[in-house]
Amino acid sequence: MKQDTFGAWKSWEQAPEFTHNSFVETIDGGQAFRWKQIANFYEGRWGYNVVRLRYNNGAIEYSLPSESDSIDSLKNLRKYFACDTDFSSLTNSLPWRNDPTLATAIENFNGLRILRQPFAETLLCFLCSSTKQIPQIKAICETLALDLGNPLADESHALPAWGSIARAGESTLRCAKLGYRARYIYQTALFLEEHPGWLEETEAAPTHQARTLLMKLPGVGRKIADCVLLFGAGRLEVFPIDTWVEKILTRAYQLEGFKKPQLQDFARVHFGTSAGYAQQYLFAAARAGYIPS
DNA sequence: GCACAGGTAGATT
DNA sequence: AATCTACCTGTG
Repeated sequence: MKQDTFGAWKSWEQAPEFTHNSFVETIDGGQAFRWKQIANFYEGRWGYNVVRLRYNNGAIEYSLPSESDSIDSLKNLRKYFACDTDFSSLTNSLPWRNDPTLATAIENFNGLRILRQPFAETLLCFLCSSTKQIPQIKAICETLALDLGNPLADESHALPAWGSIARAGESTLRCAKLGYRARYIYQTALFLEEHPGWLEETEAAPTHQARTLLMKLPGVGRKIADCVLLFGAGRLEVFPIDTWVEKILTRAYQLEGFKKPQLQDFARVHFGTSAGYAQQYLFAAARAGYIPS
């Protein structure tokens, strides 16, 4: 990969408001797996986009590969960061006034956003994620990109399209350290090859129906389906329950003995129409040690 | 050496 | 319908 092909740093005038904490947590806190810190900036990839971002006293600055179209890139950046969504207003609407745990999480990560990632890529990344830690998921995604993805403007690689995975076969995936996830991903790739338009229709479907459809895919259960809907389709009401969130709910909210469906009900009632956004605040705060888990 | 990690699916009670 | 287990691999 060439290192000196990026243009000058510019201010992203229409950037959302971040704190340093919420900026880093949004791009590199487990929603997305293709950001890496380099010196004082982060380099990220999604679709055919490559961008460097850095936080500078409340402002966000960007640098693009010199060949890329900056109008196009800024448009894609706005979509990726869901700039049409008013997260400040959504934060205010969360029940932090009578929820000290959530209040602590918001205090520490105020300005956190839910990304709007490409649907197909989000599915792939979260199919890689089961019982893996974030650094390992990132490593697997990088390997898949290098082995099967198309080259990008800086000569790094995009994540592979599902068609490339179907053509590659399961043994290639095993080489990417996917382990038992390789079979799920390969079978999913074959299914998507046999059903053109399925992903697009699923992305556009109402949330409940979209979840049911996603869970037909091999290796996609409730948790992965919900992550795809939240991080790859902007369904902010969706509340993924992983091991972290389960611990937070059972301990901080004293819901010992509650099973997953009961926890889902609690989250829907207590956190409301942006429950998934609350989930991400809680997840961030628990991982950082601000709230017990 | 061994438990554990952003789960899921199939078997067994 | 609820609970147990195998499934891969890297990390501590």
